[in-house]
Amino acid sequence: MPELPEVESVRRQLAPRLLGRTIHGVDALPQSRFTGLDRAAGRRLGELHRRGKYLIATLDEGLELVAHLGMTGSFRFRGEHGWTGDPYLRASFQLDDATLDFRDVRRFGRLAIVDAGDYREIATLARLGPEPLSADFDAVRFHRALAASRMAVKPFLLTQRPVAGMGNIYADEALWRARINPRARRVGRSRAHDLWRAIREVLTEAIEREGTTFRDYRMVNGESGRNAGHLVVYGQVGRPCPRCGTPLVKTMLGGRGTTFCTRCQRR
DNA sequence: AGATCGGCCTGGACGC
DNA sequence: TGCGTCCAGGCCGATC
Repeated sequence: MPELPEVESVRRQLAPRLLGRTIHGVDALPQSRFTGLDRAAGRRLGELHRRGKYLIATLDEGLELVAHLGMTGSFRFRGEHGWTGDPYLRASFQLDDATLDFRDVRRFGRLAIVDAGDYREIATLARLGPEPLSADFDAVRFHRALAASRMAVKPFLLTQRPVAGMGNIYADEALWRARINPRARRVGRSRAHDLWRAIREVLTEAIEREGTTFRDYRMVNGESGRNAGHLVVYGQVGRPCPRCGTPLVKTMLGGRGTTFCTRCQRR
């Protein structure tokens, strides 16, 4: 599922293909998660940035194209790397030298043209926490954020407020690495610092492997990420914990499947 | 205001 | 075989 490392991998391949191109037109299925796309025609693309799991392309005339891949969204260039289109094609951008297709099986993806920096219609982006791999992500402030919340730590991470870009996979991986129970509502300073470090490590390693592919996630060149074989807890229920050998268990937490070690990650 | 929960969406795995 | 049920899960809006 596209979380921060997957979105970053997409950004790196997409950015040089968008820079300086003009969007001559957009064909999009009518769906509520696509907004303002008619404003894209004639706009020239600048740099492509990432905030958490959001891709943000600068456009001229003070506009931005915001894209979220949701669960199954992917960008591909028509006719490249064997991609010709399929029933899950939801939107297409005509550029100077190529057609950029947005494919999305489950339709959780989102595309929007907004006034630059005005994210009021994208609530999660408007309230997004600091970038985990930037200096803005500060261990002391992270601990304060955890202490101020009454939520269990894992669902709180998934709100994107204490830190940007965590999804179900890397939240489970980081909590295991920091030995924190996903249901913990109180996380001490030392453990919060461990989690701060674990988040940065887990995401950095996954970016180096260009993300985790189970089925749908693909980079712009159609290739899979190489991180799936390195996951320690996610999808590993029943396997022995690599640290202590206790079989990993899976429970529901905040409506999400959650895998952890009952011994290493005691409450 | 913060926390919680169901809905969105589809394909695939699984059980009978 | 075929049908029904459940699960995957990021985000959003309604509700507590």
